[in-house]
Amino acid sequence: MTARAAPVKMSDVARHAGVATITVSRALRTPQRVSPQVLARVHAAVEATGYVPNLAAGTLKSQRSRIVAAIVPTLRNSIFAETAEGLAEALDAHGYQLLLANSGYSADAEERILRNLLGQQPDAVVLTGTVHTPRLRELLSGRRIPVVETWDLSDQPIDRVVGFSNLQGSRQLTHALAARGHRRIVFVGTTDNERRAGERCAGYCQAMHELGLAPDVFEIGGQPVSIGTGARALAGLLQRGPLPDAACFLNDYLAFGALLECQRQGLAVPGRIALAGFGDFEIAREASPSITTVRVPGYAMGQVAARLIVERLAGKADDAKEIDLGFEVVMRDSA
Amino acid sequence: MTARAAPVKMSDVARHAGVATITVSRALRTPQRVSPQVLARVHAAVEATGYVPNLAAGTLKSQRSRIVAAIVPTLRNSIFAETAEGLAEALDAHGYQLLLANSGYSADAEERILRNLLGQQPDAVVLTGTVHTPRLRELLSGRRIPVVETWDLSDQPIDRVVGFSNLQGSRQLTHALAARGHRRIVFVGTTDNERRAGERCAGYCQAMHELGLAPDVFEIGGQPVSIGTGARALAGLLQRGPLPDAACFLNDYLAFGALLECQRQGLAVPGRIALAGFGDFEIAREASPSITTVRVPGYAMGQVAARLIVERLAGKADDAKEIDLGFEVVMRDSA
DNA sequence: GTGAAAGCGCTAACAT
DNA sequence: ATGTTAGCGCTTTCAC
Repeated sequence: MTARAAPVKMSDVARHAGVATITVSRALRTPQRVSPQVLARVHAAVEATGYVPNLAAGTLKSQRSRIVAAIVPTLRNSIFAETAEGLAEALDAHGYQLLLANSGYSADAEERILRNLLGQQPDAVVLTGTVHTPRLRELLSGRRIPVVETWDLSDQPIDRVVGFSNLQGSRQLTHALAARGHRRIVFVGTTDNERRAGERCAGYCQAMHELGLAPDVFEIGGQPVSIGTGARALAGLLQRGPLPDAACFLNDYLAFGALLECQRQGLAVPGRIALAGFGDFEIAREASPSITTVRVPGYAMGQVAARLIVERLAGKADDAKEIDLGFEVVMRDSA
Repeated sequence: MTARAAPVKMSDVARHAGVATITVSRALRTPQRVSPQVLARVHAAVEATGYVPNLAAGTLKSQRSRIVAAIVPTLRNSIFAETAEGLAEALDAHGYQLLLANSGYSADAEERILRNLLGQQPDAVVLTGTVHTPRLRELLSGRRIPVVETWDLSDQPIDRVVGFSNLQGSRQLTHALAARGHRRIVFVGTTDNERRAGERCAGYCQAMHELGLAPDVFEIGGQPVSIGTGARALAGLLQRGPLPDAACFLNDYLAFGALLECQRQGLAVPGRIALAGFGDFEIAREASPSITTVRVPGYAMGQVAARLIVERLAGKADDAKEIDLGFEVVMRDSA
């Protein structure tokens, strides 16, 4: 019951329960292989001593850590946080621990961080996106552990992919805007630092070509993908020249910021300009007018990645290299 | 250069470099204690073999993991994510790895999760809030590792606290609203599941007493603290009876939702009703009208907690039990 | 169902 | 500056 100064180890628990160390180990890991009486004694001893297993020792011997390492670009963007929570919850339910790190959108940082994470002997790895350094692939291929890439699809996955097509999402959204009669459609975002951003821009461009319309990309450059940047982008569009019929934004924060700026400037949405975002964040649903967007499976990608990992670590076969969780174009009032 | 199927261990690197295993260990941990030539040979061998240290082994022997465990209520709320990133970045800069878990706002879950985390032998622990189960305190006090509680202040910290006073923040905000002439001020939130929510409500109530005004708390119950809930709360206030002069919301999402609902209903803000939030999320700054709120040191708490931990693990003295990072009442257009 | 012995891959302590 | 030895706390393997 009382906490102790010197760390309690398994042999202390064993002595307390009057059994061998290995029996404590079994009582904790595989209780069905221990008689009920002994099991009870061991549990009582664990309670009494306040024992917490030293997983470093177990990992060292068993070569299994029950840790899954994941790298996300940032935690600040709530959409990756959803994937992380989906992962964490599903892994926790199966006794796995999520070791989470963020790369700040840099492939080099990702490699460095993965190197550190691998030192913890994770049983599996989850990455965001499908663009990585060549050495990262080597690092992982030598380990023979399950790897799941998320948030995109890929022809050449490292191992498994759970995601959706950013390109198709943006493409279908653009077609949907055109179907509502918009012709001069601008894409507002950046092709710079991030692959998924580039995919969305490419999907837009592809749709414009298919429609026989001229693509028009408005760069936000290195600015954060935030509400404020969206507002400034709309102001920039106004300054640039005649306002397009519609604007597709890299994500819902930008679109919402643009919506606010339109309202401040007295521009009717969608009358004067139609707006669309990407991601289906809460704000897109709640804004007035509500914002047309593309719903992406943030939480589900985490859950499914976790399920894939748990099943493979349990030895179950699994032939699907790629799981496409899809997206949904959500037409709302802003377009 | 090439990755290997069988895991490379330190002795493999040593053989490759023609030195003893311990020399590789030193080259990696304390390069200044190794001659430049040997250092170069070891680095070359590490490169050539693709060696990644097994930290489980190092942790077991050295009793130091270079892991810091942290528990936040949720990652979905971007404000805790900021604290987590502040922690992660500052710890990473000093070679520590953040092991992050979320408790879902439950003290019992927090205890269970901490138990798991402690198994990884963290060198320090960071908790959110100052309300925990008694067993959690026991669990930690037996370990003699630095513990930092965040997001609140406390008379009886487990070890160290880095935070601010939620109660004072809400109290001062309420006084500021009163100073603008508002008398019938309602607090919208919940006292249910979360301590910080209760503190904010208490601060409001205390201010109202000091002002000789009657407190009026509108409960949102178990609903999520979201934009949509804020909108529904405002609708609820309207149904309930005559609208108050001003409303303090538990956080900025609620306040923003209420603002949207006011706009939909044609209620002037702050003319018909003044609104205030808590947290200073981006949306409070960007909304039209911008939202009066209380700015809290989310990222800084993470940074400072990390600094405290790194310094103590480096053996530096540190007498401040409690670091109050303060808050700032930000008066904007909504009140 | 339970136990004894061995050893996972590192690093602390003690040489040299 | 470099090496030798021992052992961290578990779990695997092999007994009984």
